[in-house]
Amino acid sequence: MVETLSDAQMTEKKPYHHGDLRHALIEAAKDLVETKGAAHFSVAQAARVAGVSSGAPYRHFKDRDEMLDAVAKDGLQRLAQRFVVAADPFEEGSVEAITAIGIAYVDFAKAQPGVFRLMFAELRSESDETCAAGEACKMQLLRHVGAHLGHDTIGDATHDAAFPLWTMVHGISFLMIDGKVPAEELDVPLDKMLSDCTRRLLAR
Amino acid sequence: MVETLSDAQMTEKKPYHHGDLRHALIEAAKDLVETKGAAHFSVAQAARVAGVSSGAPYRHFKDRDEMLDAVAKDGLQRLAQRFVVAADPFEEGSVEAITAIGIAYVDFAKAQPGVFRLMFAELRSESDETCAAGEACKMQLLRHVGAHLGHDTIGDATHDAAFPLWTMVHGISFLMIDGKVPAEELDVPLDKMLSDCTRRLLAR
DNA sequence: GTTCCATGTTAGAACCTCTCACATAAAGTG
DNA sequence: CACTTTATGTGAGAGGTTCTAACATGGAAC
Repeated sequence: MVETLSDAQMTEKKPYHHGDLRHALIEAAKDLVETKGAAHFSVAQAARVAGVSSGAPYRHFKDRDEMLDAVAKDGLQRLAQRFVVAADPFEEGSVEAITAIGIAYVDFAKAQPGVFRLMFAELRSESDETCAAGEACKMQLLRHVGAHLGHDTIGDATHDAAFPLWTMVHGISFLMIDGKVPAEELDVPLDKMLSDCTRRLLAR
Repeated sequence: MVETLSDAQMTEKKPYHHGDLRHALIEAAKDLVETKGAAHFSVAQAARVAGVSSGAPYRHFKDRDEMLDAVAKDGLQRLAQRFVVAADPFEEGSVEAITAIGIAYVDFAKAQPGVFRLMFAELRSESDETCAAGEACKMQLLRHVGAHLGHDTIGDATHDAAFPLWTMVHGISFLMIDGKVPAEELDVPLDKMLSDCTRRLLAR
């Protein structure tokens, strides 16, 4: 996954210029964050994985934090895409659609806990683009909750209703990946729990 | 807060031995984690704040992670204490008592977000003692929820009922300290929201 | 009073972040 | 097409960091 080369570089020779180093570095950083955690991630190691010198990354990222920010942004964009796929089979605003988004959220956390932590907790001073990617995720939930409530615009009532739902899956995700709750005892009925809680919290 | 000296050291002279360096280092680390975040915390800086050489901390902590672990453990113990104080005025197992614990949880997160993140997200491979401190917090919630349900022992039903409540306040806490939700719009009615959600999630 | 040893200090190896001067190749320009 | 400009990579290096090791100190135990 890391050593993806564009066709131009498939000629066996390692050229002076990488071709798509920024992308390669993000992929390398993603893997490192996942395996070692953001705290033990180093720019130098990402550069080694990508096969470039330790100074090269600084042509693409201002500093270490900006590199991690890029990984977070990538993760948030992938999460938004998963939301679309998850909710697609269900009717807009249905409890099923909203629950599906919640399950996608928790599934992402379980599949990539390192990146998930980075996305939602370990990153201070994130960039505008990363904030926007997060907002895009939030918007999808708000759209469905708004539709559920029968509102045609997203106002305070929608926010108020969506907030407990979000905190719910957010909390579940963190508690699970941090091992604060034994996963075996609720891994199977997780979807049932989510759907049950969603109904309770949305009830008038 | 950091430069607390024991009476033995009040004699103006800086002695070769600190007296309670371990404690002083934890206090210094707590402040640094809070102001700069765990990611940008350094053992060397904590040593400077405590007024000792950069090698001294390693007499008390195996490595940087163990030092951060100590800060997390301290935080969890203080959180448990806050739970006691918060729930004390209310009847055991009452919705008020359970809500008070939730509010104490969120308040701690808002007051010390850096340490809170460390306690619940940024720490991999925490020590047994730190786990135990976390369990002590959890136990208080379980005790009240068990009493609420009228159970005399804490079993699966208690766990199942407590889990959504915990995820709730856990999620709220993280979303708030990460600025994912505008604090002004729910800071005041937070206690009402918590109590409302608690009732909904505990309803049969 | 002497010894022991927990807890300091200093020096240093290995690593990391980030910068700067320089190298290279791709893209624009006349 | 030659020529310059610009983006992107290299290498060396300053300064900070983690952690170790040999040495220093002084309170506690004998």
